[in-house]
Amino acid sequence: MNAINEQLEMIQRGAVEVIQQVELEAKLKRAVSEHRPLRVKAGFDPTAPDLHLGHTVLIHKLKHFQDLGHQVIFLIGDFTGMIGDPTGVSETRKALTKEQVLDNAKTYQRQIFKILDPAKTLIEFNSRWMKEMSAEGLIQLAAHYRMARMMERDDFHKRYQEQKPISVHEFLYPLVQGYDSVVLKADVELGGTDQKFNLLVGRELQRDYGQESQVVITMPLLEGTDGVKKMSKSVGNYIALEDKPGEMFGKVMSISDTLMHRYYELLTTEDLGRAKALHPMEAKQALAQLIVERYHGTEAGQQARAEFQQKFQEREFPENPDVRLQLASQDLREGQTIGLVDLVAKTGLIPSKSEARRLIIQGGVEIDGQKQSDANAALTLTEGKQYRLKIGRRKFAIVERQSS
RNA sequence: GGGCAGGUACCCAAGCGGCCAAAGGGGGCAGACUGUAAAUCUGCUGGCUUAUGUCUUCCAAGGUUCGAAUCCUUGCCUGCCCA
Repeated sequence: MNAINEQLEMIQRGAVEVIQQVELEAKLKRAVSEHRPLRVKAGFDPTAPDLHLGHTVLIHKLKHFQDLGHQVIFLIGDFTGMIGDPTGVSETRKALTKEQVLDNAKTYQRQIFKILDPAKTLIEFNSRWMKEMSAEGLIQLAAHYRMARMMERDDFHKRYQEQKPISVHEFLYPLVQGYDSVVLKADVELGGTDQKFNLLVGRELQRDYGQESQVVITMPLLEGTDGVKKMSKSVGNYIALEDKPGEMFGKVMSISDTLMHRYYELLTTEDLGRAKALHPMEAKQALAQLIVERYHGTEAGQQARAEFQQKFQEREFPENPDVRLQLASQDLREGQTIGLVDLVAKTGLIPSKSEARRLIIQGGVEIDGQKQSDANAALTLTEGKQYRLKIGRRKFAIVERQSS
């Protein structure tokens, strides 16, 4: 294990808050002297097996601890998942089956081990102890916390003020999360800044159960592609780790320059000054490539970049369009023509014909580089010839009329 | 248990018998501008054979009416006040 100061430096990099700093130092010192690695816990919700870049801020921090020789515990909150973290809009989640949870867990493993070392990662499920707990046990647990403290939580407080519903079971979420720390004897718990309350409950519960309190480290929430809201699946501003290379690259490229620097800061180990010195577009492409490479490999990263340049920078038709459409003669009116609207709709890249019509009228459709703005146009397609259809900014299809 | 206020399109929110596929904002999409950006400006934003046509929408089920998102009844859901 490294010297205390080196360890501290790495642990604090990017962190918003460390509660309490002195406790962390003491724990680290003891870890070194007793050769007992710290138990570092971070919890994840099993309902969202699609990890996105936002989650990786935390996973990277776990990785730091792992590299420093500590024991990382990746906790899957399959029990708490039934409750749903009350953060944000409340909606009752339906309970997942055991199979679904295990399935999601597998997805997690596939994804996190692109960052973490599987051999050094302990994966836990909080249902392991929670499903054994009796109603009596739950009552006892609930007795460890007070209502007034609970209502200090920003989210509850706000919803209460706004006369929005708060269900009783939502109070169980922080309690159970805290209890997880008790069971796991966590030395450190990581979480996003929005988790601060829950993390602190863990400290108090541990103390109540006669344990030493965990150190809480909060990490910033990564803004989503819109640059404003935190990255999340429900808002749709996320970049998933399993997005296709091209899609992933494109999403990174569509973020603002300001956000780009934020991503550099939180998602890479690159030197920030150097990134800022580059031309913004150059820097952005480098970032996009870096990220794609991490999750899809070097080759995919380079290819994504090349394709991107072809598609958007040089505005050429891509080698691999989204759709290749073969038209048989029964798709044609009187075996000869096809309405432009029908053609666009047939690609399936557009939700409805009305949408296709709108796009055409707005000048969002091109065939072989020619803008098509007549929504009532009927086209005559030559047999065997390939037509390159561009729909909107980023949808491409190749259309061919089969020879009969 | 009693009283009150609500439930409108992806989200927020107006409408309170016909002029309502339903104002406004957000989001999304497209066009212009660019560095495929962002910001800005403009347009679009239920479906369908695109028609000054038609079908399905305003929590749910019934009802009143020539006609209902709008009125009535019941139910479900949410918040507040009183007990």
